[in-house]
Amino acid sequence: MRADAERNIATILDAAERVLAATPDAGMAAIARAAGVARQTVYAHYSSREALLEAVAERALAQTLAAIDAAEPERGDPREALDRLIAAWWGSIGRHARVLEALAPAMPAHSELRAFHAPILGRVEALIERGDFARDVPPAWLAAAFLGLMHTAAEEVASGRLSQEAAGRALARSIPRLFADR
Amino acid sequence: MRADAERNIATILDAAERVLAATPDAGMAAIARAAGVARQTVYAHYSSREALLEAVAERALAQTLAAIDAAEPERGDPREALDRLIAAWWGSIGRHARVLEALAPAMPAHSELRAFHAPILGRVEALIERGDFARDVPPAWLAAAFLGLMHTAAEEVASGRLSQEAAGRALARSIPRLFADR
DNA sequence: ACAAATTTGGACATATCTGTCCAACAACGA
DNA sequence: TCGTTGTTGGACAGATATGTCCAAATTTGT
Repeated sequence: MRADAERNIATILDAAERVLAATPDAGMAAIARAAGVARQTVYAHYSSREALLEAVAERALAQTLAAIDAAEPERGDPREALDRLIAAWWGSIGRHARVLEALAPAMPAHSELRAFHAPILGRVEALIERGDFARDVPPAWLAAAFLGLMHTAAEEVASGRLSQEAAGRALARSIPRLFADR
Repeated sequence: MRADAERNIATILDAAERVLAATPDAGMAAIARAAGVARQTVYAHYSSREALLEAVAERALAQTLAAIDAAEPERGDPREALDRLIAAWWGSIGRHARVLEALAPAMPAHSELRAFHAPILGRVEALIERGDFARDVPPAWLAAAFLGLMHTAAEEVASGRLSQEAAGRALARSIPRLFADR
């Protein structure tokens, strides 16, 4: 593979992630334009729109899981680990995870990546079960609520109703409260 | 207006709400099929797809606001009012509110209904400010988080990961906790 | 029962998106 | 430098969605 091609693949995936997060039903032309390459170049690397979506989702999922693991949620006091996870998510994970939320409904039914959230939820759920967080609700619910609040916060920032810092502070206070035992 | 036509309009709006909530980019043909009428009948009442979306959104918004007001969030103890609002939302409001979430990104930029959430958030925010809920985060954030958790719960039920009842219980416990003062 | 309103099926022009082919061109690597 | 690899623009067929027109059939209200 020529260096040229490899560079373009990365550029295309970056552009696709950016464009699709904002407009999930964007076409190949829009993605190619955002990447600064010809539409045919995209087809040269991904034989169909579906294949491109799959690649984007796969990469975003891998990056998200890597960033979660880098926060080491299985180490130390669960409450501190939770704070670490929140900070890491808000700092870097969310950027990759957003396209997954946007792509999930549009993914073809037979894709193995339909279950994006499963591995991500699994990581969060493991932390919840390790700590003694709210036990009068299912851990799976707490994990889903965690993701949901991250998504809500990202939307608030995107729409300008909250600043990046204010949203981070709000999350750092609200999530532990949501997880509180009583 | 003939009784016939009025009936069809209601049928079309119902079908559109149902279909669009599941598939926001569904076409006129799919909506007409779901309503059991010909595609031209839809065009007879709504001159364009955009006009139909507007009508669906407007009706859903009105129904949502009416249901919120029926729960009388401004009456009695704020904590009990919050419980009432949660129950009302989960019981009936969510069904109408879901299409708004789905339609918001697809609405044309110049639509007055782009700001769906504003009046809904306003009602919730008023309750938050009336009660002595968590004051170390902005009331607007709490209101957004309220909506976000409702959305998350609805998704959990839709995907079969949680039963309707379990989700209702989880909400009734988690939201007051999220709103807790300390 | 009858006139008016409404729905229906068919057909049509228009636009957009996908996926493909091809020939010319540019960039890489040895 | 030179052959190979990759990119580009143009063009094309097929599919799909929108919006429109029309004449025939049906339903409604009186």
